[in-house]
Amino acid sequence: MDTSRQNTASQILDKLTNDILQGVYLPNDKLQIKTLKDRYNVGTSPLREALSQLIAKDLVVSENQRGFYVSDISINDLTDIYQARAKIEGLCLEIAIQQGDDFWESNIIAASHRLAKYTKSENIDMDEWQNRHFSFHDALVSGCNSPRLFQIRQSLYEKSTRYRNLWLKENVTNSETLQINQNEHVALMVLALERDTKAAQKLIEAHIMTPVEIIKKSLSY
Amino acid sequence: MDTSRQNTASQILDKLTNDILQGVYLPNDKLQIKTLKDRYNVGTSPLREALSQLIAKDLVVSENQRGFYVSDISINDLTDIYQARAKIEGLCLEIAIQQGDDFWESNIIAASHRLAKYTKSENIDMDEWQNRHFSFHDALVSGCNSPRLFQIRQSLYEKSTRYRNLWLKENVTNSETLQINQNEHVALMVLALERDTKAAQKLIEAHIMTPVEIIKKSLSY
DNA sequence: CTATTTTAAAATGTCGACATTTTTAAATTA
DNA sequence: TAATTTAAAAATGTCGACATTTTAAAATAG
Repeated sequence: MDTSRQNTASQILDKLTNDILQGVYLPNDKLQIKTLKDRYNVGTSPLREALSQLIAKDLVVSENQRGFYVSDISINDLTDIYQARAKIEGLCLEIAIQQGDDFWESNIIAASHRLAKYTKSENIDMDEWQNRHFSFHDALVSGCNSPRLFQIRQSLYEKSTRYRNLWLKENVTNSETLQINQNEHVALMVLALERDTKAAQKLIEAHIMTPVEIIKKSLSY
Repeated sequence: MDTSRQNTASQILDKLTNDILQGVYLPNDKLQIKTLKDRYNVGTSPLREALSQLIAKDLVVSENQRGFYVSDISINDLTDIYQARAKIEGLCLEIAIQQGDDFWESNIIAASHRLAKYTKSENIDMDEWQNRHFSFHDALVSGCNSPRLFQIRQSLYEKSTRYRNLWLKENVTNSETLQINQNEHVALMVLALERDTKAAQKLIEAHIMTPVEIIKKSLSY
């Protein structure tokens, strides 16, 4: 694969984004130019370009002449992000239910099946579970064809990642939680296929907000 | 005022943002590094940092080794942005109506008064009218205290600016349009103060979508 | 005369150097 | 000893140089 189509700045942006989301760098960590240059083997310009974009993503903050820091996390921010996500997801779902066609319906059924099968299976690999979970929710809203709303949805999802990883740590072994979660998925599918906009919207909002209380506890330590 | 708190990259970002939104650079215009360096008297690094952030704002696009271009505009994009804006504004207003207190109410009344007075006045300066219009809509949603939703709202507003300026060109002299617009503003205030969420939401969405048809015509030339 | 290849010009993206500012450590003073 | 000042060290942000790639023009071939 020809990775040279991407310039250094883009590559370093991807790596830094991933490293921040995965906790290689923790909230409030200093991102020192020299250290990063050495670690990723890049020059000043592309590194700073990447940091500029991370600021735009709200993953990094900076003050003139005082450097770059990983954005802080907080209970307030957690709540705000998840609430916004819940509302936006509800909006996308509303439009999807209005506009979705036969293919939209069948994709939901297919994604639901794959998620259900895996959730019932013996040894659950959390990465694979996340993929299938993500795909299911994608299928639900895929009937909504608004690039801008999707962009917003995607960006909020990314912003929630550091918090979601706290949830995953707590629940990696907790199959009871996954089962409750799974019942909601089935209900969501049924409501979507029945085109019950109001109920589907209400449930998706609650579904997204579910992890918030658990994450709050993780954050309180 | 000490402007040196802002670094060169931030200053150039502000200038470029403004120049793109105000049509100094038109859709699809090439943004040549050397030209921009000369025009704004800056070096490569801060310029490229600014361009990186403009990409994040969707005002600029780039392809590796082929430079930077002002983002295109289109009828599809116009519709999508305004629809997203309408929905988000509706969402913010819904929450504002739920959470707004006495001060929220009084701020709406005050802003409405200032807008009404100016709309009725003899010689309307469009800049001043825009300020008061903007303030009124700000007052409406200010009861909603979600930083993230506001950020999304702000970002969509910025994205709509190039289209809005087309509308302003058409309507700078058209006082009839402004009057219809003004009736909606009063209605919005009343519905908000009556806490009629559903009706207020419906009206704000329609209100935001109003200019779309006119702008479409401007774009068709 | 058109299409392809070759050559020249121009533009992009990356790097390290350097001036300026901030931070840390040492020295001075009360 | 604690607080302030001074000095040294480190870090940031900006610049211009340069290698690489793209684009435009000229030359060649069919």
